[in-house]
Amino acid sequence: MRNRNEIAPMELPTIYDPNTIEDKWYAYWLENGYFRSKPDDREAYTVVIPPPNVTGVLHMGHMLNNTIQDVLVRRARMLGKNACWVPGTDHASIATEAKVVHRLREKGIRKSDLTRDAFLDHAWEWTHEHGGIILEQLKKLGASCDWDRTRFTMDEAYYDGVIDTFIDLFNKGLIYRDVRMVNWDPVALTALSDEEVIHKEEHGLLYHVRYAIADTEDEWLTIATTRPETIMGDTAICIHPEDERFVHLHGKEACVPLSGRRIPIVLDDYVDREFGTGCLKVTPAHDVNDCDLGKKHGLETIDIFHANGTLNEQGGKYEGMDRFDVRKAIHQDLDAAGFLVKTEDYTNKVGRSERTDAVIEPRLSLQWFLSMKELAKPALDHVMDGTIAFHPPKFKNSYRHWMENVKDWCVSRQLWWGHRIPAWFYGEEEDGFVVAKTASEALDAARIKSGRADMQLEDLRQDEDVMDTWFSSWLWPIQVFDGLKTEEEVSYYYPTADLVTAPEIMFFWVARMIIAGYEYRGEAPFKNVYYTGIVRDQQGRKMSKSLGNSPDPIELMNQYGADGVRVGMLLTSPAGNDLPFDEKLCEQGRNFANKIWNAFRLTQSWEVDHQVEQRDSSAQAIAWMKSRVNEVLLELDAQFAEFRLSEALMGTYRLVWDDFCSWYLELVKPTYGEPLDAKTYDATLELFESILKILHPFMPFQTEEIWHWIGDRSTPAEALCIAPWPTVGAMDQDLLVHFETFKQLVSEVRNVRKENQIPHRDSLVLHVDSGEGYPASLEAALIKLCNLSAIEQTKEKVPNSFGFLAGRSSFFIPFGEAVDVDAEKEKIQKEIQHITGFLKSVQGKLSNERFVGNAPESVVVMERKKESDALSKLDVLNSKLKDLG
RNA sequence: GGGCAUUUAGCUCAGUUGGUUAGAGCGCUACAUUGACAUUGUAGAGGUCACAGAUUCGAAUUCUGUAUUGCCCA
Repeated sequence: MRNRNEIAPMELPTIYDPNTIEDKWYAYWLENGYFRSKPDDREAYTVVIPPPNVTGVLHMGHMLNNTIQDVLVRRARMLGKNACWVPGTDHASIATEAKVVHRLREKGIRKSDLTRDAFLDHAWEWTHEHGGIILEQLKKLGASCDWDRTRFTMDEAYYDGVIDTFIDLFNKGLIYRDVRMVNWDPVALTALSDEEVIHKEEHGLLYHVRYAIADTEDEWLTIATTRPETIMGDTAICIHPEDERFVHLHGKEACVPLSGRRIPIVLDDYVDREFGTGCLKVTPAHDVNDCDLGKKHGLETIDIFHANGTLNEQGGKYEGMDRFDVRKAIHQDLDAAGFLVKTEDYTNKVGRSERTDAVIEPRLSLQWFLSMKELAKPALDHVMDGTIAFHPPKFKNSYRHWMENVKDWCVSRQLWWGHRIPAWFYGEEEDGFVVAKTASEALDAARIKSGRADMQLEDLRQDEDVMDTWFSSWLWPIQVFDGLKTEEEVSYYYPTADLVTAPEIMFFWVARMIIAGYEYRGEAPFKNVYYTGIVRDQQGRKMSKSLGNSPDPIELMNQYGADGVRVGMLLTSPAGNDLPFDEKLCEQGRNFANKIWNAFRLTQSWEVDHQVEQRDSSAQAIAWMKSRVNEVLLELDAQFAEFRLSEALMGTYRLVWDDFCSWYLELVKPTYGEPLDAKTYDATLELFESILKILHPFMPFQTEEIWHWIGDRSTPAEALCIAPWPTVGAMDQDLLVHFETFKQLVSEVRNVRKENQIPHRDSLVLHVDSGEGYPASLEAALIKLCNLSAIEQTKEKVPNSFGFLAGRSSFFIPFGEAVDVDAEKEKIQKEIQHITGFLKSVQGKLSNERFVGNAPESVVVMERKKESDALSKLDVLNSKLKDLG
């Protein structure tokens, strides 16, 4: 693709406009297949995208996450690795089903009116309609994914793999069915995993209710409960065996208020004697702890709820009412009947469904579980021993905590959208089922297991439930390469290199991928996990659709350019820390792009003359800038190795803005109207190209654009996107140090000019009493930037002059006509004050025998040098002060 | 309640094994404008490193305690 000669350089707009440019280059990259990957001899660099929900839309979290992945992938590609970034989407069982149900309801259709197949047709329709929007949006961001590899967790091959995995784990005895207390979502009508429940403190009441002791005239005990609506399900009262207050109740029975049903009083040291009244009502069907107590004491279990949270026939007169209405009604009834002792305000943790926000109801139900203890072991060990590195490493702690206390995973969900559990029931008995891939295989197995050779397909009934979404996504790094079935690609791309994700899904997803990785590949699914922060608004709130506090990423990119937004996102996102998002950051990114654009415009405005000799100052500037680029390249290697992307970008930002634009270009820039020598011009473009390469992973669009302006790069092989990363060349350390002194000098001269209103066009003479470290090699540069007519060496102070110190050298600029002596004196006095303070602290150390005796010699030598430097500086300043009168 | 983190400039963050009077970006203030860029330039102000102890010749850095904010688990 060509840019050159389309317009004359000076007709380039002064303001960089990313909009048309970005689309153009993305199309070009796709057209030339730069993002495609096939196994070859090169080292693979693989990243699998955390698959977004198939019907989701791009939010700021995706922007951050995918920007980071793209930076890593693009850099790896330029470093000559076979970069492969696999995109795709997740079917997001519960979230998608909820949306489909919602849409059907709007059309007046209830899920319960549809057959499973009809419902799934609707779900697929919805998926095809909205699916992949988010992937299109990622293209606008510049994501360099291999789109030919796009996967969906419900693709046929993927689906198959998930089913096979279930069967395999079942056959290994790791998947089992059990009645357990699960987190029941009465709105979505499904069980949820612990991770899908959000616990929050909520205000409520603690009800003190009295129960009559059976067979007594007027004896009572009082319990405290937050859930009076469950009293119809009470099957015991529990007290602490050593609680002296209740010894007289041992062996007695109590009567449930309102119903009068008799229940035993049991003893268990589980009871916290300090809490409430010290008496506990036991409702085994509706509380996890009570369930355990019930099992232990052989109590009856009375389930009083329907699946939707209304009371069933066990609820007596409350049958059919919603649980929260019952709470109110029972409150009144207990009060009216004299059972309510009192209520008090109480704050406790209430669990709500992540998806529907419904209050979770603990519920006994028959579910499928995956036994985790053994599976988790290698996954724990290999994170702890660093085989898989977490960035930042602090997350290892919570990972370990979770993995050491891992509970069995409830993998079934009472939904239709997802991978249907491959279990077929043939009888009423508890183990009257088989697990098999197809109905006919199931039939064969069932005939054998049941001994009923005449069993027919019609006698089989497949489990209605599907698997937890994470039971498919835990296979992602393997199954995107069809790795459960064929070694062809997975052996090349797996283990993947880096995973970029949010700490929120460390347990949902990361831990389980590691488990699956060791179970099915015998090795880790990735080498590094980079945990991004959570994008928050300026008030520190998490960005969410419901709060409406999230900017629209597409709008942002239209406004600031994708490059600008990428830079904005990365500027303040140290790994693992939250990112308080501020649009100003994108503005800063846009301004940066504009700066780069104008630096380029400047180079294009120069008239190049091959006859002109190169100035010394230009040669000096080029040598220095080359060293700086190399220095930054080294820093970048270290920063990328530690995933310190924010710092990497900031280092690059300063290299470009400060070093290249403010110092280098100012130094080589010819006087207005004069031509530039060819040597300097060529070197400048060469430096510019290195800079473009370094910038490319962060700002792919603009760098590609300028890359094509700089040279005629019309063949596909010449795109910046696949250009080799610059190699680190030699660094002149002395020059780098000298240049810092040089900068200070320039600053000082500028100050003298400013404070005395000496315009830049009036040239000055600078007198130097040079000491160690004086940057003599940069004199030409100094003359140019400060507009000096000469630099003169001197060995004594120059009378009637402004003076300043830099390094171990003194400098003097003779007064012109108008001079503000007082201001000059004040300035010198301020400096004397500063140095005196410094000297005092140094001398304090040196006069301390214990310091001199104990500190390492190099430190003491350093302090002595500081002392002598400070003393000589003071000398100079004091005598100058004297001169000024 | 238990565990893990956090606390450094107005904001967001760096600060490697203890060793220059603690740095950056943004913001702020002042000044500048025909010649790349006002989406700019130059300069400046701004910090008892949460607090209290301890260790050390020396602590933002190590230890103890307190407070703070956040996350995870119960």
